[in-house]
Amino acid sequence: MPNTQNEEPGGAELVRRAGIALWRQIQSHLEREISDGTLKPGDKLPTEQDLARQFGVNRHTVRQAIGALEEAGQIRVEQGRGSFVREPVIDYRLSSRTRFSENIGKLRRSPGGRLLRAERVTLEDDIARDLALPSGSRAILIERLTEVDGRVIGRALHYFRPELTGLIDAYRRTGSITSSLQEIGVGDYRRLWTRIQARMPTAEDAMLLGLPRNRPVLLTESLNIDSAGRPLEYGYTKYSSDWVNLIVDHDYPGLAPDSIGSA
Amino acid sequence: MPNTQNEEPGGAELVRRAGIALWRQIQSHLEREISDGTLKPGDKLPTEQDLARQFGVNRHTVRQAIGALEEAGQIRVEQGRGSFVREPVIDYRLSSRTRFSENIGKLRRSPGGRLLRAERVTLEDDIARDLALPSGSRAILIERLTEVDGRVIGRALHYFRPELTGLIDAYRRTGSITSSLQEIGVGDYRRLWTRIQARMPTAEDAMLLGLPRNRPVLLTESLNIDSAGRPLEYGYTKYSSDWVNLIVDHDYPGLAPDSIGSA
DNA sequence: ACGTATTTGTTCGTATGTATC
DNA sequence: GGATACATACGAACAAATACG
Repeated sequence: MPNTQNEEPGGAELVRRAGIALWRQIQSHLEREISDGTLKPGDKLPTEQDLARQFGVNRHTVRQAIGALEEAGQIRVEQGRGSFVREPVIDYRLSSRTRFSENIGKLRRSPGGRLLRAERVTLEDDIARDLALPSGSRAILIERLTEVDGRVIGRALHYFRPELTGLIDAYRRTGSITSSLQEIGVGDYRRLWTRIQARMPTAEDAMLLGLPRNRPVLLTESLNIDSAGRPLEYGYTKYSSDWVNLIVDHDYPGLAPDSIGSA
Repeated sequence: MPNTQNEEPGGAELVRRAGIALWRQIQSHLEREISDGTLKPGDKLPTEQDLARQFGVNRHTVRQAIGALEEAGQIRVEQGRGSFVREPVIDYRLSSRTRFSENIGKLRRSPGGRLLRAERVTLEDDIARDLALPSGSRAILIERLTEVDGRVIGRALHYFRPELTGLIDAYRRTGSITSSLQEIGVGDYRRLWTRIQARMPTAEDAMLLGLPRNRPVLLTESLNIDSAGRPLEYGYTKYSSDWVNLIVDHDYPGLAPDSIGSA
């Protein structure tokens, strides 16, 4: 029986009974549309039903292709809304020199942040321990949203040693943690360690980050110390997994630090 | 079984109209039971209904406490099963000297792995690029589950340069990647970078990792290079977020701060 | 606050071609 | 050849999240 189906508008022909599975052909087709700019970052793909109609296949077949594209990180699928071409993600580099917001600047994007809270709080025990403070100590808490290009990508809680008076005022004035620390005499510091987990967002996280509730967040905890090696800040940040990759460039403690180029 | 308690057996009294919210008191009570060993790692907490009865409060109040404990990482909640005290997680350290399985050994646990696949495959373009191979190249793929104490904590795909003949045979014999590389003459290598994302598991991931479908995984991509600086292996690993924390101990590059990029 | 339409997610079932033992 | 497993493809129905009036 001749398969008499009408041609699709875009000219997307599938070859049946070739060596290549239909869903792979659909995947390749969409990949090409993404790479050649027919579908631009942020664009919504046609609905699964539309694609199924367009290619003359079952929705399951389309879903297989969609799933492969999502797994490959090329698109992002949101239940009830649709599938979207993924925007370039922020590569957030972690190193001993990681600064609070300046990291983003190198990527020639506009960093920013919205202050949610700035107050003194009583520490939980494990945070106090990390900061080398006695149990029940108080500390300065700054909570803020990290934004890039106007999009919220993270929610950060910064716990500072309580003796850093003036920090809150300076932060309200400058909007930058690094500058504020400089103002009150902490010119240098470095990050000692970072711990990374994957979590589901709380309802509050999802709201603040503008995130569907079924998408995970990257949770980082970190400790910054001052030039004397004294704990300065404990940080607790949740990054939207849609917009942020964490990158570790491993320093080479061995011989030649340059290395890479060879034949 | 009598089960005739109006008062709770442990003597857990809530103080109403004190300054402290009821759910915080419940949270503290459970925290104490966890820290003093009444509830041990892996233990199942009483059902929310039981707790509500025990404390004489509404189930919503209990849920607030449960939520806070989960947020703090002390318990793990599984829909339809119950809440459990979290077991100690694996701290997986990332550094230039990170080895394929030996990382775990330091924690005095029994590492292990189950081989899923070992074969030659055609590379996708971006992986080929990372390995500095031409598009469409083939490579050696080893896929395995990483186990600690008999529990699967991760699913890893290792893509090796195609000229490493004998690697698969050596791996089947030794069950260790580091040993296998040594056998075929690759004595030294180091990790150049690691990229970290949070993802939801595919159905296959969830099955292999023994993970509820609604818990995220940590996805790491990494590149290992040999002593000559040539790309050796590209790794793609998904870790169960229930059992693994990634830790970065930031090396201190001493003075010369950003010296890496000197060409 | 509620119902409706849209869209993705899940589960059941059926059938077929291919590779393997 | 036969038995079996597996990936592919199609169909129907319902569940769940979202958007909108």
